[in-house]
Amino acid sequence: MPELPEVVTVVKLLAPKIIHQTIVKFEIYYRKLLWRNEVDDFKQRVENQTIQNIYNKGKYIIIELENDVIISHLRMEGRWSVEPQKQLSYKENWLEAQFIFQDGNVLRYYDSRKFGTLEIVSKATFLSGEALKNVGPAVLDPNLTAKYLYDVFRKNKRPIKTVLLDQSIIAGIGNIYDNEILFAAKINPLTLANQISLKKVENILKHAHNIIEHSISVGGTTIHSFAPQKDVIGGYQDFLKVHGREKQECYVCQTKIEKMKIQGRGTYFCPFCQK
DNA sequence: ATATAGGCCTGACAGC
DNA sequence: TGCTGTCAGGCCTATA
Repeated sequence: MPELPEVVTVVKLLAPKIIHQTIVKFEIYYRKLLWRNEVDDFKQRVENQTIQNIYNKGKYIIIELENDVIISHLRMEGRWSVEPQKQLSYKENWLEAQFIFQDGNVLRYYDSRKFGTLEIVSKATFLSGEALKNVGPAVLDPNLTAKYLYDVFRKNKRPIKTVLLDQSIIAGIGNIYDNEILFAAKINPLTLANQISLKKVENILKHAHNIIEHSISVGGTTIHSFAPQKDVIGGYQDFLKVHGREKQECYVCQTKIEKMKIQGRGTYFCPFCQK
């Protein structure tokens, strides 16, 4: 599911429901959700802690407790939900973990594909940067300048499509927005990163900002399954220009949109607009 | 150091 | 109605 706009949407919806809530009990139903922590350790560290804040860095969701920080990644299908104990928003066999609050509501994590991960680290470790050391500046981070990107691209011989997906260079772009950004910037996805001029990098960044901001403003993109919460969907799927539009006409030049695989990812582009 | 393939999982959908 | 194969918003690891 989620790329930056979807993660931001989830965080916005979750924030008022979980900040200042105290976790009285933690229960887990899918051991591998905690890929780096022991269950007992995780449980002991979250119980009786109050949630202080929630925000995101790229596609990662950061939930701050008093002493520790929970790092959540939804991967393809992860979903968070705050709900009454007796009411499950999604299928019971998707439920992987739950945090029971003092007020009786429950913060639940569901994942139909079981790809998502949860990790807890101390605040000191988190502040050291160790936990997210492979996560670069986020798309909308003011530190992400065209000059920085240009310098990274110059040393990179991979296709631009692949480089934009590299979270250590830019955090937050996934396959959908990668396709959309390259279409907007009129750049062929196979173009090698080191062949792109500074002017074109500026253009890519400008379109990345526009597209990501627009998508955030309408609550992200819902295709396949993304839902920020039960019965709520995003709105950006109505604005997609190439993603998922194989064999349909380009809105700009009427050429048929094509699909190819780059590094195993479905890549949609207009062969005329993106030469 | 870098590029690719495989793996993690399930659900939806197309084609037979 | 199945059954089989393919594909899917991501990322990590092992191998070449």
